[in-house]
Amino acid sequence: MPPLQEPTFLVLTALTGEPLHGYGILQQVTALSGGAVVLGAGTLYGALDRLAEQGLVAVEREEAVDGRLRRYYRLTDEGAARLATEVERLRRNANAAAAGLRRRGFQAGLE
Amino acid sequence: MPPLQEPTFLVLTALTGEPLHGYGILQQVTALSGGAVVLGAGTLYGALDRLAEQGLVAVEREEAVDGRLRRYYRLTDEGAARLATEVERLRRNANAAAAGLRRRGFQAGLE
DNA sequence: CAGCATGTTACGATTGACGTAATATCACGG
DNA sequence: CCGTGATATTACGTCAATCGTAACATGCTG
Repeated sequence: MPPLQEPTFLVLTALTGEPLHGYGILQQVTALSGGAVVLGAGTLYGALDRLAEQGLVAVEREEAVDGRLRRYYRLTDEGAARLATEVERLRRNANAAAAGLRRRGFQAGLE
Repeated sequence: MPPLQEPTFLVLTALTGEPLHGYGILQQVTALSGGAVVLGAGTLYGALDRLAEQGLVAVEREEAVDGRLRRYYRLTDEGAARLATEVERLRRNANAAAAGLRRRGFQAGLE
């Protein structure tokens, strides 16, 4: 179980709320990263395919609006569990690094 | 400035203390991840080359012990600053995901 | 009508991690 | 003494994921 990369992690995070379709995820990720992360189309749909294959997200339903497809994804229970595991990993890593920086007298990264 | 991946992040973290040579970093990373992350040789030295190229680590000195080379690396100021930035990123991401999971009624990942 | 927002698909390129083998020395156990 | 494991680095090739962009299609707005 390799660590999730940031884009993938943020896709799961975006789906902790309402089920969203691809474009909605794009916007949600931008929003919750404060504009710091803007996914490209390739990254997003590639990530969704992989996540669906792994059972971490699932297609909720498909809508056709004006002939344009909207495919809604939801986070599965497995996806939520995986995300929780990742949160722990991030916190562990962040704390280890912050402790090292603090020892060094570095005044940033404290909390 | 793309996000650092876990192995690279942990290499920088290992170097927040004493300067270490490659093999020492390997052990330090294993130790501070609680055995969860064991870097392969290819991953480590590849990461060190890239980090040195970016000025985030620098060669402190080289020792020859029994004809075996030891190349010691240290974290640069730039590397420490970069690591601090990454810590913030990890915390931001972890908090966003934890908040989403909590809203969902997920009982893990709280702090 | 040009441009932008909405949505998804489909590429190719690049990056970084991964795995493993080669090289070399020393210590330890059977 | 000979294999194995620890110490250390180099050198591959492969794979997974991101990135970037273009294409396609519709509707609204200036």
